[in-house]
Amino acid sequence: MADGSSFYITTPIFYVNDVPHIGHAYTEVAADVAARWHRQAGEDTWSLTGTDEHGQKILRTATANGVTPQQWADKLVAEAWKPLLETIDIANDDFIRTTDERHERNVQRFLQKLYDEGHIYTGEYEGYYCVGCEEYKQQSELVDGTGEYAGQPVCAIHSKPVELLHEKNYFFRMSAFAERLLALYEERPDFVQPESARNEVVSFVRQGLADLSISRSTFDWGVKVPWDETHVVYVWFDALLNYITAVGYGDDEAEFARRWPAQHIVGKDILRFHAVIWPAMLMAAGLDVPRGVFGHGWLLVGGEKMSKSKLTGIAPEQITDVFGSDAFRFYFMSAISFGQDGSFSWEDLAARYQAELANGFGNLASRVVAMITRYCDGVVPTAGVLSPADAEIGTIARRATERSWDAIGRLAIHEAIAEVWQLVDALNGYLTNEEPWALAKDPEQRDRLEAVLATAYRGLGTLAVLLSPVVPKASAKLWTALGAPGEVTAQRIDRADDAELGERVQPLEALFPRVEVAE
RNA sequence: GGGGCGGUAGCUCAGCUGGUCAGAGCAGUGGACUCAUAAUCCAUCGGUCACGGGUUCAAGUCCCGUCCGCCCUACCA
Repeated sequence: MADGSSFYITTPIFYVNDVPHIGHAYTEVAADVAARWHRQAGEDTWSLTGTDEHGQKILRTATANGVTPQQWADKLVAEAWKPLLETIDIANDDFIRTTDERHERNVQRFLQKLYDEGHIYTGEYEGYYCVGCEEYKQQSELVDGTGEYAGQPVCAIHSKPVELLHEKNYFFRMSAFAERLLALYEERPDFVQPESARNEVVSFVRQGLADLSISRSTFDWGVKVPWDETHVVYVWFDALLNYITAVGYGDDEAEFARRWPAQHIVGKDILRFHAVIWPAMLMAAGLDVPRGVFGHGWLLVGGEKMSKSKLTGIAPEQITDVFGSDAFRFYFMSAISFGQDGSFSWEDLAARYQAELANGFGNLASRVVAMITRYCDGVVPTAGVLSPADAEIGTIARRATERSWDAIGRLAIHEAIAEVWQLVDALNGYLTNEEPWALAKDPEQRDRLEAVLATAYRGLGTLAVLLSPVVPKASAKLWTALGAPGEVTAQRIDRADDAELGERVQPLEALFPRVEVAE
């Protein structure tokens, strides 16, 4: 229901040391499409993204590059991450950095509260430490040594023995929240989506939860633990808090109340942090848990998870340089069932661009505008008497409007687009059946011609509004060509079939020009 | 070892609580049309629904087992 209610959606914050690839862009686009859609439905929408800048790895790389970690993070944010948002046309409302003062100060506030209320205790962390990696290793990261190290565990990366170290740490009593978490998953079956992700989380928590070490004293690039400045906050604990520090937690209670709780969009690799640790942290602090956590799938290239190490990592610009940001957004949102893994290939991308955007939608816009220009001197005709076929288009437009909005409510983005495409296909078929070019040859059929073009025009207007969250650039161009008033992004998407349109069409350049694919 | 998710037309995938469920899109083939970005529209070819059992009047759809892929988790030591 679009009633001005609050909708707050987040992406994970990027770890600045990573190199942006289409996986990051995929998450961003998904959250952005949902945000734009809700915004256009009149909801009080807020979309947040940002960067995660603390931790030993960043400290190390910065040092290796001869700069301070802050300088290093500044550089990456400016040169890699903010540009990524431009590349894929993200309309975020805020961008938080974990080095922002508003964040660090309130991370400390949050932590102090948990400490004061007994959710944190001093303990001793014992673990295998690899000097080469400068970090603790999990059992799964260790292998049995061979040769001179036979019989002892060695680091899988360095093949050198690891040391069993003890370190004083502060621990969060996460174990105390297992029952409440299970009750949460039970009461709100859609708290973790999709179903498969929920199953994983539930079975994980059922096995019991261990307390979480939330501080480190072996390096200092992080938020200082307020009562013990020799420790910095564990990066994940720090990072998760961005979702509330960005909307006023600790500083502006009114703003916080207005925005929180959020819908989180995350890759399934970090689902557990968001669906287990994060709600437990919030429960401890007496705050509402998130509205939901949606774990989307991997992008597969050649059947394997895309990754840099396998040389399957693809930079978003490689795609947008050729096809544009709209095509990038459309492709990943429509071709992949949101929540499931999806295969990416250049062939598939090129084929869908051609078939769906260029031939389906772009060409439809082109032919309608051209006919109104040619047969009506650019003046948008009005429909007098509607034939059953005209009425059917109206019905389909209404259905597409309703069903796509419903699908967005479930974060079934691919489904929403498919619903909208029903209208694209219906309009193409409608024109073929009604043959306005034939009607135009017979003055007796003038009324009929105008009714057909008016119907098609209205359909296009509906499409411009409905597709605005997905292909904002093309929708804006189309809106202008339709001579419609204002910005297309200002049109209510939940009433797209009833949008106020224009009186004269303008020339329309190809929305999705054919792309010559050279390999 | 435990657990999760997949294995459906050449390709990418839909198929919720069992009964037109054997589907869509693309590709292929044939035809129609010309307003349009040689585009659109119609028709059509195509599958032992991984494999083997079982439950049922009825099973891609439930149960058991096997094989394959991916993922999470734990390691008996």
